[in-house]
Amino acid sequence: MGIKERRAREKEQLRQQILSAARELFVNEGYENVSMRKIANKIEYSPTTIYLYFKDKADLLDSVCKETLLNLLNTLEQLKRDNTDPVETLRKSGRAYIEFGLKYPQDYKLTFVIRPQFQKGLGLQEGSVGEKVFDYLRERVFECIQQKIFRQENVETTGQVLWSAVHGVTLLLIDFPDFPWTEKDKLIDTVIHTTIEGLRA
Amino acid sequence: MGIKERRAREKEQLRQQILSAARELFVNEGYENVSMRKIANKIEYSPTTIYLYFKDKADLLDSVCKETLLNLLNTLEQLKRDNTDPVETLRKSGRAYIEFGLKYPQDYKLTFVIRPQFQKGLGLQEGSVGEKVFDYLRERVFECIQQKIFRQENVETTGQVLWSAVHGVTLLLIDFPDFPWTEKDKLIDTVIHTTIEGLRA
DNA sequence: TGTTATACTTAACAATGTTAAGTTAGATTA
DNA sequence: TAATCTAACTTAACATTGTTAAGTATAACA
Repeated sequence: MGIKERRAREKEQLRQQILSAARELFVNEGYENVSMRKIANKIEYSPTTIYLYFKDKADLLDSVCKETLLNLLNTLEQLKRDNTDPVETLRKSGRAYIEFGLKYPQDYKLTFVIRPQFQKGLGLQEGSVGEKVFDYLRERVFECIQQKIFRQENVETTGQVLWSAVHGVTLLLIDFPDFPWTEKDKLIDTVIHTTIEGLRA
Repeated sequence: MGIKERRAREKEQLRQQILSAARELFVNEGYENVSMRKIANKIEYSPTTIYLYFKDKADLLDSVCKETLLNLLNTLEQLKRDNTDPVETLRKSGRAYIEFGLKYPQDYKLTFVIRPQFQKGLGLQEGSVGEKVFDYLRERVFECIQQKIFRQENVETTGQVLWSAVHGVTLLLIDFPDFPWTEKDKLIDTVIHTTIEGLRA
């Protein structure tokens, strides 16, 4: 019964081909400026073939975003390994999050701004990769609270405050590149430092 | 010479009509889902008429956003009148900013997320309303620094940190309505409180 | 070898932003 | 008042969009 498996493998291969073509185009030209025909051209298939693998353009976006979230999650999880003190880990995580957004700005916007607009309600559903990313943040915060470093005992609120700060600065830096920002690294450090200090016991 | 003026008045009137039709549709259905024909139908003119008043769809968006920024600026300026202490004014301003974003979520996203994508580089140019809004923030921050309330002497960085926080929480609340947020008012207060505490001397 | 299912394509749909060419009404001039 | 001109607006068309229905060829199975 090796035939069926080979076929399945080939299908999966084309699916991945479509996905990576879509990602590359979305990232370079923006979701709105990429047509199904453009993706089809890139992989040298007819436009309708894509619909055999993805429900529609939004579904394609959804799959691309899922990959992005997995990348982000991996980046963050790796920081946990060399665990110094919890505050330092949290600080590093914040930095890594923001730098991830700045390294792949289109991916970031796709995932955290464009997708919620096209896939209403499905932003961070249960068991999703997005939830796992927030779970990571929850854990980091919990450690800080457990060691009486942070004032507030509420893990949720504290995490949401931190997420607001890093999300905000990431998007501002992406969306207003011509604004007279303070030197980027200093701004990022100050945002993280300020928020953590504000949360201290 | 009253004729020319009447004509100019009539032109301006139609311009405003287009603008408010566009705003209403953009806000209710989202920029991407509004066609020029839809706007034209609403004002009972042919689609091409719009092009006599606005260069293209992005220009229309631009004009709508300018109005939004003016509204935001007015909302903020009014807070300055009953000036208690600078920190209290800053706190109130932060709240007003976020609440403005939540009251007109589509306007907010249009102005601070969608427009920068379509009008690259023109996000906050000199003399623009957008810059005036940030100037307002600068003033509030300056007062706090002058009274030795805030640690850092750098007005710019401090302002940018505050902007990051309020921008971040506003967008998160808009884009992920189904996320299990802490009670909205508590979250907003905590974000503002945390950031201000973190900036304290 | 003939049948069936799978993978893909062709052709078409209605809707999009935008432009070029045409029309109609009101103002200006003779 | 009649002829001309100009500003405001419309009609028709363009290339392109996401998506679907119907058709075709190839590979797998009997």
